[in-house]
Amino acid sequence: MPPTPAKTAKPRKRRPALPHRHPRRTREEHSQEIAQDYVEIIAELIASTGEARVIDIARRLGVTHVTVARTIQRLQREGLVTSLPYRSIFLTASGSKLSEESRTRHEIVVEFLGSLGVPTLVAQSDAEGIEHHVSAETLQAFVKHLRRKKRHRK
Amino acid sequence: MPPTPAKTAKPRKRRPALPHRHPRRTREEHSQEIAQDYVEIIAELIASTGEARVIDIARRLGVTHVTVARTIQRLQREGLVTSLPYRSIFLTASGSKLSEESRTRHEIVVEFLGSLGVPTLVAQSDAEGIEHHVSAETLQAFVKHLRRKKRHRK
DNA sequence: TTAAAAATGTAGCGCAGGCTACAAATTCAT
DNA sequence: ATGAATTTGTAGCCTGCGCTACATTTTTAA
Repeated sequence: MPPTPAKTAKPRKRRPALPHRHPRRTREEHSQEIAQDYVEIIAELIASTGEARVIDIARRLGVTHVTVARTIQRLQREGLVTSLPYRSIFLTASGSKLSEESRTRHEIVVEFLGSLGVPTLVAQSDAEGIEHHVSAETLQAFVKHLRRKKRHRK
Repeated sequence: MPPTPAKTAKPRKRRPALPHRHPRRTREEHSQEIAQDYVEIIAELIASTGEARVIDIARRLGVTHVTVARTIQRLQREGLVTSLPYRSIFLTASGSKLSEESRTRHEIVVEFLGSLGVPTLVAQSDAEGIEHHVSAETLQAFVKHLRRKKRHRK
């Protein structure tokens, strides 16, 4: 049996314990990206067809209507959209705000990639992934680059 | 009552059915991104400390060792790494290949962002998200931009 | 008007990525 | 060499995002 329990055990040397670059919270980030995609699509649908239906969102995303329905429930919990049974979907104020921010960001990225010579279709496709990962600083750098380009062209 | 049952019901007019921009497979993509992050980190750890331990990967990613252990099991199933109980982790040939591709891609993105004036720390952070979403074409455009820059500087 | 088509809803499954709690093995300082 | 600290493993839980299958409601063409 332990004679001296050593209540205050001294700390031992340990491996350097490299600092992690950033607390990732990958999971949360991913949900947030999906939320942005949804509100962006909902805003587009309302603008172009007058309403946002589950089936249209599903077709846009290439998933089943079931997946969309459940995600809409989550977005509703989070206060981004409103929906009633068998009716189309609407954005709340905060959902609308988020959609506009996403849209702006998206457009900047597309235009920026285009200015580098990336074909439009590719730019649009890549932008959808990239837009969720550009920080404010990087977005600003994109804008500056675009302005430089435009100035030179004149 | 229906006089002519119309066995071969003619197709009805339907809403335009907007084409979806791309079949997303979000789920799969996400797993693939995580796989790339892991092999990249494992390669770095082996290069810098001589071995890749679960605990170090966990600290780098800011998750618990449990999450890492289970992901390592998946990567092993997928043939990217090998591992034995209580031993450190190694990359297979294909894991090693993937890690090098990821590393190259990562470095290009970081350098590219830097060339736009994005601060190094921000560039590194953003690159980790962005690198998974740049297509071959866009990456090529980044490289060309870097070459242009360097040429002008001389 | 009404029956078929389309859209929506609901139940339930699988997988991946998080976690806590606890057990077992390994490492390391004394 | 031994006991404590560290690391690894395992069990079990939650949530999110996919899916199929089937029920219900709404829409629409005849």
